[in-house]
Amino acid sequence: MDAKRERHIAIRRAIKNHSVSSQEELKNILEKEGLEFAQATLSRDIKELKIVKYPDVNGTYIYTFHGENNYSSELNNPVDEKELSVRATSSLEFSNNLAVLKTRPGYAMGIASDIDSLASEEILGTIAGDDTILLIPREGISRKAVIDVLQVIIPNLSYKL
Amino acid sequence: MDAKRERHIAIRRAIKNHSVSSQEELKNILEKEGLEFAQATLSRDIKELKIVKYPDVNGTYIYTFHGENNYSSELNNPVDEKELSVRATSSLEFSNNLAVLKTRPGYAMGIASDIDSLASEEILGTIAGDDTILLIPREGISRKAVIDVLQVIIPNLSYKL
DNA sequence: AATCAATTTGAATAAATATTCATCATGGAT
DNA sequence: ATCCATGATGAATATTTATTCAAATTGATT
Repeated sequence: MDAKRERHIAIRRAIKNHSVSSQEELKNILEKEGLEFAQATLSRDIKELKIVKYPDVNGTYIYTFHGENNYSSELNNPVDEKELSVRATSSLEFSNNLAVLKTRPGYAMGIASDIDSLASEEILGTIAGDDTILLIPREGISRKAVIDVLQVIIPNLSYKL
Repeated sequence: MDAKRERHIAIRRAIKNHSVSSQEELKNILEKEGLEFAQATLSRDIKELKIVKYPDVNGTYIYTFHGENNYSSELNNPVDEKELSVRATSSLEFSNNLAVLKTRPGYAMGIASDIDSLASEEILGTIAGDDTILLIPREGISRKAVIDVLQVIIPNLSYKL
C-alpha cells in the first residue's frame, strides 16, 4: 500500500533525471532501484501522475510532466549536483494544513513552478513571492508525504515537522 | 503536399475545440470535414505537432498541446463564439521576416501564450508586451502560412500582407 | 517534358500502452 | 478477531499507437 507512494516518488525522480522513452525503459530503471511491479501498474501510475509521452525535438518520444519544457538528452542527464545545490538552500515549515517554503531571494517562482509540475499529486497549488512559497497540500496528504516529494526537487531540504 | 498543411491546421483546430481521446476519434472528426488519410499519417502528424495524450482530471485521456491547461469536456466544448469575439479585435502586419500582432490592451500575453502552444510549428517564438506581440516565424514559413494558423486562434483576424 | 531526390502516404504489422477480470491486501467498523 | 468495502496489483488481453516498407507524389533541375 505504501509501495505505491514509494513507486510514485521513484517514477517522478526517474522522469526528472533520465530521458525515458517507453514504459519498459522506465520499468528497467526502477527495477535497478529494487522496485518490482507489472507494466499494468506502471501504466496506471503514469496516468495518475499525469505524466505524458511527449514528441521531443529529436524526433523521439520522451516521458515528461505536462507543461515542462523539454531539453534533449544531453541536458536532461543524470542530475548535475552542482546545479542542484544552488537551489538547495531552502527550508520548509508547516502551519496547520499549510506549508511555507523559504528559498534564496529570487528563486521562489522558479522552484514553485517545479513543484507545480512535479508534485501536483500532493500539492494542490502554490503561490510564490520572491523568496517565499506558500504550498497548499491536497486533503489527506501528510506532512511526511509533502516532505518526501519535495525532496525529489530539493535533495537536501531542511524542514521542521 | 499542401494536403499536409491543411491537415495539420485542421488537427490543431479539432484538438482545440473538442475533447479528443484517441486518434480514431480525431480521424472521425476530420473525416467529417472531408479530409481523408490513414491512421499512420495521423500518428505522424501528431508527433510533428508535438501533441500529447494527457491523462485529465476525469480519469480519461485527452489529446492536447504540451503545457496547455486542460479543462474537462464541458469547458472544452465546440467553441463559444462570444468568448472568441472578445479576443477577435486583433490585427496583423509583417515586416520582412517578422510579424506584429496588435491586440486589445492587456490581451497580448494571453494570446501570445495561445500562439506558443498552438502555432509552434510555424512560429519560433513570441514576445508580448501589453497590446503588441512580436512573432518570429520559423525559416521558410510564408506569410500565408502564418495567417492560416493564426486564424485557428483568432477566427476573424484582420491582416495586411 | 524527363529525371532524380526528397517527401508524403497507406497497408500491414510491430510495438507500446490501457483495461479487464480475478485475486489479494488494507483499513475500518462492528 | 471477523466481516466488509475499498484500493492495489498482476496476468492476460484488447486497444491504441508507432514504424516499416513499398508505392506514389511532389518539386527542383536540366
